[in-house]
Amino acid sequence: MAAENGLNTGLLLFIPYRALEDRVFAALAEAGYDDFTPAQARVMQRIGPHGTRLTDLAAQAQITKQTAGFLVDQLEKTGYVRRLPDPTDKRARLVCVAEKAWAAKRVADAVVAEVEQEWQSHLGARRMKHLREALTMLREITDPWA
Amino acid sequence: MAAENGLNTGLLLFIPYRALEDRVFAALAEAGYDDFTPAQARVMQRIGPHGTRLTDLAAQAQITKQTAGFLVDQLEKTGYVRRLPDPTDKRARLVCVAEKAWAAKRVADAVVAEVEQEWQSHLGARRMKHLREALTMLREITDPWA
DNA sequence: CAAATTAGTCAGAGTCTCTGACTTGAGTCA
DNA sequence: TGACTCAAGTCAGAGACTCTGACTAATTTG
Repeated sequence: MAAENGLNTGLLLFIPYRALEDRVFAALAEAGYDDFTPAQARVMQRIGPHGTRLTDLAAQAQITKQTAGFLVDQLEKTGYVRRLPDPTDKRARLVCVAEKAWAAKRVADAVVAEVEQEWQSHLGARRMKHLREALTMLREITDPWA
Repeated sequence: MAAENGLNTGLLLFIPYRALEDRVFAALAEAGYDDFTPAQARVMQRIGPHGTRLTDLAAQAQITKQTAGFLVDQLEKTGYVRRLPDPTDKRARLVCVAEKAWAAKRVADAVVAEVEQEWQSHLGARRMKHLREALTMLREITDPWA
């Protein structure tokens, strides 16, 4: 399929992903949030509104819990997240988003919206809507977490 | 946009990308091609049919030429690529795909086709076609190389 | 309650990536 | 032609990310 018809689908997905991530990252750095890394951001992004356990974070991001722990340690040191005891399980702690991270998220969301707007201008509203729909459907069979 | 309407578009792109890469990688390992890494594969994928210069490879993969050199060194040691002198420029060498890599590519292509078939079954042919079209259009404004 | 499972940490290693400094060859222009 | 500038690639060093294996402590299960 890819052979007759342009680029490898993997690359086709990766290219805009990468472009979006770069834009967001650059905007965050410019806004002063330059003390975290893409890997940290990818973990932080998965933290739920009421906190998420390290093990769940690791599963969602598809990394080991050791790696997740390593990244969360750094996020904690720089003040983006806190670890609170999980009231339902004394072994566990909930990783929670701190205020500094909410502020960064507002910046990031604004850039994402801006980029999505650019994409929509290029594709047209209809195609953009279909793109998101198709990707959302694809998630049903490709997201090991969902 | 993303806020009202499901997941962040970046994640939406990344999830199927990751799923596809994992599938290809697992199939290659099973077929005996277990002596290279994802990072090496991402570089190897960009080598043109007549060879590509290290600097171009680096630019396309969006990594530094030092990193590209590091990865190509390893691919050369394991026999996936060769470096040939560039007849048009004595400073440069062309990184070329070796037979071992062509064989691996045949395996990889088969898996990509299989996965794309699964995706098409899930989405329907029409939606799949539109998805690829939209992504191809998006490349026009997101691929720093194209 | 004993056994098995789950949450998380510690230690160590390998891989990927970068910045900075450098060598060699190519292109430019007076 | 000769000096200058630019491009291709390498070397050295460091930081960041990720993994496997082994471990402790709390929870769940039979």
